[in-house]
Amino acid sequence: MPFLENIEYDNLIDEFKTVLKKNSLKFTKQRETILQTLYNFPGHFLPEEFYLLIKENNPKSNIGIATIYRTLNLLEDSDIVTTISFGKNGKKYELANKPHHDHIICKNCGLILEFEDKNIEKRQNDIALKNGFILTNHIMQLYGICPQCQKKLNKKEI
Amino acid sequence: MPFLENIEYDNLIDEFKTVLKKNSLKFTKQRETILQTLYNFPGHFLPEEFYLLIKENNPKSNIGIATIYRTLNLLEDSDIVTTISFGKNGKKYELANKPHHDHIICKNCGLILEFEDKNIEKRQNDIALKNGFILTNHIMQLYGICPQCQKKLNKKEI
DNA sequence: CTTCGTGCAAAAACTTTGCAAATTG
DNA sequence: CAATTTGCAAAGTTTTTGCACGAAG
Repeated sequence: MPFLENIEYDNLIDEFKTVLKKNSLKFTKQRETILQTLYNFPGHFLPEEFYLLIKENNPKSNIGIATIYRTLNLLEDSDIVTTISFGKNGKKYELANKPHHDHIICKNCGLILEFEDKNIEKRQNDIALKNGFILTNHIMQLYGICPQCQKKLNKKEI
Repeated sequence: MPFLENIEYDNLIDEFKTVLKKNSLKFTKQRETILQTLYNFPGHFLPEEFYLLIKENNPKSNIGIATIYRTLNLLEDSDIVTTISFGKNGKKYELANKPHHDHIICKNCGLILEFEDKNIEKRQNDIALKNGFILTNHIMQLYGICPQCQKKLNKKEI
């Protein structure tokens, strides 16, 4: 598929190729498709969901679920992808290289929203400074019940 | 087993009994053992690890892995236990009821400091509200380099 | 052309479920 | 006693692996 120029995406591919080269691994059609999907569909997906997403969007590619698992693991090990997991759901994968954001996660259905808050980030920096740390990054996840599930759960209790 | 008085533990048991009563469930030997283990071994454990831990510490109790899974799920649903999953590992369980704190972690030496910041907590609540979530808890970890390691690393670079 | 990757199917690992017997309230 | 729970084994799920063929460097 022809795409417009996209430096961000090209950088991502370059990053991946560098990792591959460093480990004498090969840049295959499947690995490219997976990275492309990761890039084109921002969000958090289970391996199975990637599998279906890729089948749907690349009908020709006869990709196997095993390849999805192998590639996601590779991408996770290389820090190109990060994972998050909560409640009943398994581990969900997302591109690591996105502008920084934190997560709000529904404990009931696993819905994940993203947010960013400069105020908190500044405060975190202050706390780190006060403790003499040089901060490099952070993880912040808020857990709760999303609006939809609040409704559902209320109904059940009647 | 006779234990010293332990209000904290008793409260935990009471909390559990309340949940059980509310749902017409029963307080069994196995459920007690699991809660006791959760209390006596602070840390994050996989279901399998609980199973082994309990077998080791309660040789008489012939507890089944299915009961571990069933009870952990129950405890998670009741918010007595929370789960988290780091990297390769699956979901790990820990007691939720510990006094809340967040962490600053040194990426170099692993030093962990704890902190608490009302300001950030309030802000987190606001963010959750804005998204319609009812917040139950959160995880916040700041990663960086601690003062000691900063010195060490500077020397190395000379 | 050598090495690595892939899909497939089988295996392993992990989690849930059905059931008869045991335990709890 | 009635209702729930348990351990066990079987059934589901999810993830990994072995292998022969195909693709990449």
